[in-house]
Amino acid sequence: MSDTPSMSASFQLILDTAEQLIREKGCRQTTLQDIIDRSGLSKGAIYHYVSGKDELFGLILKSKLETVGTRFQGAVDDPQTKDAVLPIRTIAQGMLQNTEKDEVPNKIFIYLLSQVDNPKVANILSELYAYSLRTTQQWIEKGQQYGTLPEQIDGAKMAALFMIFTYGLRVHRMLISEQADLNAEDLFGILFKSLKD
Amino acid sequence: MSDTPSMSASFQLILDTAEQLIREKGCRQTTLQDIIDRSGLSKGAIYHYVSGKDELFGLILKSKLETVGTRFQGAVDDPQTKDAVLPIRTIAQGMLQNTEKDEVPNKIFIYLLSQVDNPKVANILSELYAYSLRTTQQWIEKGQQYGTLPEQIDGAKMAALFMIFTYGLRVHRMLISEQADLNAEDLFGILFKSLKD
Amino acid sequence: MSDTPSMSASFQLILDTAEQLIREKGCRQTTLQDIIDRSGLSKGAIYHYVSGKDELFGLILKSKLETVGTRFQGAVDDPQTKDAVLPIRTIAQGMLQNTEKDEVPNKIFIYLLSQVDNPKVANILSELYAYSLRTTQQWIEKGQQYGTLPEQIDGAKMAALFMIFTYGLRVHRMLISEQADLNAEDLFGILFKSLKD
Amino acid sequence: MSDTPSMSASFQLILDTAEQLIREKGCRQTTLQDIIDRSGLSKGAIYHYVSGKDELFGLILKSKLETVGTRFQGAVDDPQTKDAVLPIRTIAQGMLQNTEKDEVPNKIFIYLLSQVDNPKVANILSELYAYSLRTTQQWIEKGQQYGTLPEQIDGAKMAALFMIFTYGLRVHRMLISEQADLNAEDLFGILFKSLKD
DNA sequence: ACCAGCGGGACACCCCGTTATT
DNA sequence: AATAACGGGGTGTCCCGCTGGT
Repeated sequence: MSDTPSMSASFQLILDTAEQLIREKGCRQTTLQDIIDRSGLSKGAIYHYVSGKDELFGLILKSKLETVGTRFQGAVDDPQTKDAVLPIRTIAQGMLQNTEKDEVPNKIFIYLLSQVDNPKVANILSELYAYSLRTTQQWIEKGQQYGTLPEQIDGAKMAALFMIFTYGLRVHRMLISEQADLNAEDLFGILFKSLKD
Repeated sequence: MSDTPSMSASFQLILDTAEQLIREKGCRQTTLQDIIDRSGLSKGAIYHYVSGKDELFGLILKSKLETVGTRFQGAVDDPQTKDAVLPIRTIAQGMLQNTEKDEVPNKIFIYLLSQVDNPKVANILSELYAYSLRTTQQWIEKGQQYGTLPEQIDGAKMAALFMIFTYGLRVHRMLISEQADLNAEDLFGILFKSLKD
Repeated sequence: MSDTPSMSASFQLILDTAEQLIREKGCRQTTLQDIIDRSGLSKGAIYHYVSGKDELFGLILKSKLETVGTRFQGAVDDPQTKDAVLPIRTIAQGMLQNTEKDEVPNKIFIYLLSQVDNPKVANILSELYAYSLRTTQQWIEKGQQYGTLPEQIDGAKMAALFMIFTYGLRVHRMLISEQADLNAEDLFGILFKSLKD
Repeated sequence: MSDTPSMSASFQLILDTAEQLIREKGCRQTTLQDIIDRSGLSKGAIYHYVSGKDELFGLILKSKLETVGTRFQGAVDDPQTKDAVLPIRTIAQGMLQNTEKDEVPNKIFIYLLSQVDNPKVANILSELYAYSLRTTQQWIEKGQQYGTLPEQIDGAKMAALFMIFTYGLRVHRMLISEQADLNAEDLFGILFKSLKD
């Protein structure tokens, strides 16, 4: 999951332009021609960097996930957070912020999911899933290490549970654009309670 | 949401053919030409019945939901189930069977969700969502009526929670095709426990 | 050029609906589906009365022409107009009123003209042309009879000239929607002057 | 209005093929599939050069107009024509030769006119109209400069009159395919006579 | 590495006209 | 007289390769 630390300006422009267009029009409605027109680059330039629309969108999603991932990694490694109160809550909020504030990752995720029959897309998604699962599990284990979470919890299982929750929330939020009466806080409250026994 | 008491044979053929193709190739890969080729009907015939691919797929999803809905309605109305033990469990299993056995509703749902920017698709989905939510809530209230669920639970809220869960599971199952290590039983066990307080 | 004196209400509805739609959207953009939707009738109903879109539009144009024709016939037959001053001027204005006030006949005429390769359309148009030419010639001869026009003018030739003029004006008016700086009065003034020798 | 100094062979092929087909079958009956079949190019190739059928046809018409325009420009700039006798007559004949010999510009013009409700088409036509009007006016002023036409004539007004005449003739010729008994010479004779006073 | 023009094939949508039916 | 079902064709658009240049 390591990506090019130094990225060509053109490539970055492609990524940013695409993200902007996705936010405005959605994944499906964003065509390569749109990206070409707005970025001023050529089709050849795009295909020089990515193998197609799917991979392009996948890379945007990946970069978003990594941004969140590294931010939390930093928080975890920070000595000040060693015995932080309720790190789990922080984690939860962090995990959800993609879902809440920025709709782009959500849109891309669903877009790719709808093409999971395409093996290339399936690869992208499974890689992304594995990455998210791994990161989540690390956080949970960190929480157990600091005593915020009971030791007897199966980290892998709870991570999967977490993922399912967030997936459900993502979908729900796409269907109900207006503020849901059931907020994330409530949901995770329930989840934690259920894991206490 | 009730319609089509008698359906033209051709229309049914279109629906069945499309469903079959979705199962084989996925929504995106299923083209109108595929449906035309396999069904033997013409493009005009298809557009006589539906206004496009989205509506066609939406109708298939709707019919699947209704099948489940009427089945449960029947179970609820059945005098034998009056004081059934754990009807909620039955409900849960019923709700999930779409998710488990048949991948078609799942695929269609995600396919439509990926096009939610299209207002027409958004309408289809919100109608479907409202229907599912309503049905779920009815079941929950039935459970409360028979004492299987505590009275103080907010039916609407729990229904939404249910929906989120099932959405999460649908997505998860699309990513992890192999048997998930976390089955539905476990998940709902957790959910019910959390609602006991 | 005689048409059904008593017309089915449905047929009249079709005609009126089509005319309304043409005025709003133009001939090309007016589809049968539009007519069906707005009139509430079915496609079969339309094809029961007319053989297709072209004939339908042709009939509307024909009825418009006949309206003008009969109105002038009435004026000519009216004893009061026997020695009317400048009946030609009246004629000219009458001929142009289609061109000026109501854009529908214009639109239909051009629409049909663009399909003149189709023999069926060519028939409609030549029939319409012959009718217009005949009527125009009658008017001219009426003018000669009353001394408003010199006897030595070739009625057939001048009628054809008249037609060409009005065709040119129709086209010009479609291109220049705003009030033309060259009005019909000027044009016919020129025409009459040229015929004086 | 000057463009395309160097044109791709494929583009020229598209133009020529389309023109040929229009001559054979008319605008409406000429489908993109026809052009594809005969030219051997693909739909993508065509849409690479033009934005659609309308623009394609418009470009053909434009090129025809320009051919006439440049030819006359050459005649006007030619020193030998400086005090040519009756250049106006030459002009008139030139203007009409499109109408007479080659039916393609006529067909295209009417085809586009029938779609003037489409803003894109309206743009094409108004651009073409402005070009023709401008060129005609230049010719008239040239005629005045050489004394062939009286100075007091309003060039703009007479140009518009010219246009109306030619439009009328175009239409008339489409309706009456056989040789009209009223030829262009007569018509312009009349016109000039009328302007003498 | 990066860009540009060209070209191919596929797809969704829409529309007109015909036929079977009542 | 009127309807519903149906067939087939046309257009616009898209994604994506290919080739050659810089």
